[in-house]
Amino acid sequence: MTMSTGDALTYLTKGAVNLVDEALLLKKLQRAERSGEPLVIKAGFDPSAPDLHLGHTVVLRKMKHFQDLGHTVVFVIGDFTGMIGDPTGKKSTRPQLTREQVAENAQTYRRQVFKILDRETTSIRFNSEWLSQLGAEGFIRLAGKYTVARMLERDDFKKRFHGQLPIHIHEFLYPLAQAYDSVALKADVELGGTDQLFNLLVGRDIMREYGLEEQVVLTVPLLEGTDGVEKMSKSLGNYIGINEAPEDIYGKVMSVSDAMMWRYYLLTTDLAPSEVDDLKAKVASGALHPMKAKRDLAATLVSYYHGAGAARGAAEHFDRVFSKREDPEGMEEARIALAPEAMPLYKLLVELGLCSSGNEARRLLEQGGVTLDGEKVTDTKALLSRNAKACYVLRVGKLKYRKVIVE
RNA sequence: GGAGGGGUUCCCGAGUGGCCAAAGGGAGCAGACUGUAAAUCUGCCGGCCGAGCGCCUACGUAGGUUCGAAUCCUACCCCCUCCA
Repeated sequence: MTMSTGDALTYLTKGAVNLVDEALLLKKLQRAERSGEPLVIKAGFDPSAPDLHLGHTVVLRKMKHFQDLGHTVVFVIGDFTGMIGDPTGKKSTRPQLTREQVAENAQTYRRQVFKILDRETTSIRFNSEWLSQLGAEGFIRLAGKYTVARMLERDDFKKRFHGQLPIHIHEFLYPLAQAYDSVALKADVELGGTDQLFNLLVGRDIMREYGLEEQVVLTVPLLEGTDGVEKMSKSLGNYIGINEAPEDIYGKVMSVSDAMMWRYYLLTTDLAPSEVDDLKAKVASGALHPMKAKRDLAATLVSYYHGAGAARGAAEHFDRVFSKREDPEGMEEARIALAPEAMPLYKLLVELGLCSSGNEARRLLEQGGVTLDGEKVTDTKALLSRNAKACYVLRVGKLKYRKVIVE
């Protein structure tokens, strides 16, 4: 893709929250244009959570935008900084991963990031590569390049300091170590979520201290999870993983509230902000049904990560299972031996993993959440007996179903 | 080294001797409705079965007092704050 540096700037800053500073970015872009030397775009990722979800894609897609214009992207896996853990005031130290785990997680990343990034212009690096070289001495030198007062400018630290809450010394090392990544890579631009703003800015200061031209800092919004409140994260269970089955991605997107879907449109699709506004206006005026808009969103996202065919399949599955409440195709089968001749249904539900306990199974039965061949079963004492029939469709709620074959 | 505050069910957070499997909120699950796994409303939300006003496990850990303890006592572990 070729465009004027002015257009490039517009393209690259689309959807960004912070840009520090614009003039420098322009200068860098022009220089790259003249010299033919691509810019180094850096972003860091946590080594312990290698399953990418839509939240990650916001940054990844921004990285891709830079690649579209011919720049080089460095995907930094923070295996060293991961030992420190980004300060949040809560659990400040994380369990250290073994070399094997890190390598394994890296492989997982590799498999996933190229669904978004361009393989040719991406390099994957571990920050232990240069940070463990630094040693105690190097770290002291690095720490000498920053002051406590400046560190306390960080919102999180400031709050804790004034609230007389503990701040551990090693928490100060996190931003510094991350900043050193930029030094080691001679980054031109560092990308991150808005929660990373402070760390990214420290990078600029430290780079200057090391006699390098400072990086440009660009932040993108944090995407909320399917609950619409908390930011998307694996630990909160409100995420939509890009590696999940098409049906699940589709369904989860459909479970996002109407109000929230615009945010997803804006942050996770290629639509320009103005196009999203148009859609929004159409829904507001009644010209477009909100469900249609959401289904388009779901299909778009599925097609990004699994292809157009999968998107069609997921849509059909959704229609069938949720809109029409029919049994899905290709259900997982479970063969059971009825011994001696009958089995309480609630027990079967637990055995098949459809419920986690007998009480839960009974509860679901009482609440009318269990169907056998489409018939609601509400008797908690119901038995599945050995008769002529050898094949049942057992369904719990809308999401869980199993084809049961009696042997 | 000294003084004080605290550890409650997935999370937050009430509860200071029985009415506590533990208020309330969040998350989650189910049902109704619908436009969808939106919204709204309702119900559920430790485990076990003989489903009884039953049994087991649970309020940091281990003991103790008591007819009875999340609640009182003792020791220990962990977290936090302040002073030095």
